[in-house]
Amino acid sequence: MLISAYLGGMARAATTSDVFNAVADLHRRRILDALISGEKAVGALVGDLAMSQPRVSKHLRVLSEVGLVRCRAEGRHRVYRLAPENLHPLHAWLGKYEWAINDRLDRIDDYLQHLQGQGDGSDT
Amino acid sequence: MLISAYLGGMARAATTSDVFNAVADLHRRRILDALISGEKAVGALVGDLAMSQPRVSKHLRVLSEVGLVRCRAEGRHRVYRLAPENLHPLHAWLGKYEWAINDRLDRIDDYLQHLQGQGDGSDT
DNA sequence: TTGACACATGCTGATATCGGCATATCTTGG
DNA sequence: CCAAGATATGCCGATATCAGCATGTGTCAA
Repeated sequence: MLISAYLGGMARAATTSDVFNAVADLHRRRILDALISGEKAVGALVGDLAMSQPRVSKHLRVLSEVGLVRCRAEGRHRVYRLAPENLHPLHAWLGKYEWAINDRLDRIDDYLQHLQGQGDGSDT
Repeated sequence: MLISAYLGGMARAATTSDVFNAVADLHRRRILDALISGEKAVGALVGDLAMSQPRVSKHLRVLSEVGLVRCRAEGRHRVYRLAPENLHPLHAWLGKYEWAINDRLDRIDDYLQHLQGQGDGSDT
């Protein structure tokens, strides 16, 4: 099969078709985080995140193509909002490891509760 | 600072320093998945996943550098096992969206829009 | 209609990523 | 010591990614 010769550097799946890759970028995560508090127009994101407008728009496009955000036109503004249900693949995958994550966290949690019970920590 | 001029196409954080990027690759996820059932030597992974040995080794290196796997030498074999507690950054980030993933976002959204339409100031 | 605003898109260059191949390293056995 | 097995590493080319810049598209106001 000579075809494989053509596929030399096939590399990772297109960022545009994979939630995992979409979320791999810090700036895209920051955009999603900024949308948690509610839908926002592009300009608002540009201001909040201190990124150039084309940059924000392009990241929004990627997020949109994997279905993590949805767009609504309002006048000459474009209001983006989260569509977090499409984080499900990520959530589902991560779920397979949750036992291990929770195992550690439970212990820490236990420990913290223990400390609280001990002697009135009331920090800060 | 002129340094920024050098950083033109800085792009995403080094795959080797970011769990999100480490997990963004399908083949790396497959390796992690293959290790859920228990620790395995490189050769076993090569067989199970039908990937070339150098390929597996390189992915294991990335996973190792972000702390998702740990290595143990056993004779001339190198046995890798999961260290899933380092999935925590991913888990923590995803947790912020869990409410939306688990519940029927559509219904909540409907409800919220309904409230907005009512005119009831429900904030804070 | 003209102009300004808000956003999207296309192009470019620098860098990163990935896989294959060949080879180096380390370990065991004779 | 020498050979073979198991794995890690280095180099390469092809492709993907990202940011900046300039420009296109659609919308409101006068």
